[in-house]
Amino acid sequence: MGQADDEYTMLGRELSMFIRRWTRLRERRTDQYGYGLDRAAFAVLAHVVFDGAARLSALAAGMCVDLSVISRQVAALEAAGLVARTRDPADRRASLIVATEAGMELTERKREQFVTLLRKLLDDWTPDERAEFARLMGRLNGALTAHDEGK
Amino acid sequence: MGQADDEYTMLGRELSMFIRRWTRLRERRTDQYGYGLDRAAFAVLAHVVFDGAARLSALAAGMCVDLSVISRQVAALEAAGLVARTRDPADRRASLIVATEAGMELTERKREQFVTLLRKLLDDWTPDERAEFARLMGRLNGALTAHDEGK
DNA sequence: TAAGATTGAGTCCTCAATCTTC
DNA sequence: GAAGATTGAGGACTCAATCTTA
Repeated sequence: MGQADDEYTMLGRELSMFIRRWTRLRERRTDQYGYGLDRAAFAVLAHVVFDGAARLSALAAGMCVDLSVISRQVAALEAAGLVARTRDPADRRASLIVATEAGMELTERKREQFVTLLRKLLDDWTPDERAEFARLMGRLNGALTAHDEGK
Repeated sequence: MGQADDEYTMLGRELSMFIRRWTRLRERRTDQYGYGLDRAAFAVLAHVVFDGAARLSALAAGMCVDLSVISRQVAALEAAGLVARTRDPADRRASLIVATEAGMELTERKREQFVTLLRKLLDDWTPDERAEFARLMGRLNGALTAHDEGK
């Protein structure tokens, strides 16, 4: 394996390691508030809060998650009173999902916790490093999106 | 939410999005060679190939994965003839896992595929950007490790 | 008693089949 | 027939309990 190959291989190992570590870390923090929700339900809730009302298929596409996952998570969030569902009057197949007041408050609490964790992890980075990392991460996501759509 | 808060929130969303996209992409590529193996089994195999013989508990710690996962994956890899297990003569509780010839060849094929994908995704990045991203990713992993061990 | 490892139960995700509405 | 959404089956991971050996 060549020098350049080696760099990509190492980056790949870092990416895999990050996913395992990050997933495990977030796992433990999932249900602190006793809502009994799925691991990823909060991600769906956050998406609804930040990006506004959406139908389930749009949520699935926007989050890159299977529609069946969204369907179950939204049902759980609805039962917990964190989102509300209204039938789209223009298209009775579709539902529109919006966050309730409680959903928005919970999301804000989770977001603050999350930012606190991230601050601690990136404490000794320079602002430039943090900005550059965020930029490159976003660019990688863009490349992944393009790669997906190219198939 | 303040300006700095906002930056961390956005970075968090990018990280989450990356994990979902990356996981889904890798999912589809898991079993091209018909070994019928678990999603993460190839990661374990790669770890054994690159880092040499190890006992299961060391693999679990090194990969940041639950021991039960390693146990099942190693069993599957052994059944597929990709790794071999020998009892540690000095400690009969422990097994030592080594990759077989077939395991090393398969890992090399997967690695080449993987590097090809990564090359395509990072095609239009400058070498400096790729190096900086790998460096920061590694640093984040280090911070996650420290955070884990601090608890 | 602790460490290495395995196994079983429960949960979440993926994929395919199904239902309703366009 | 296609799109929005739901549901069921199977697989993978987490956690806890168990077994063996140090």
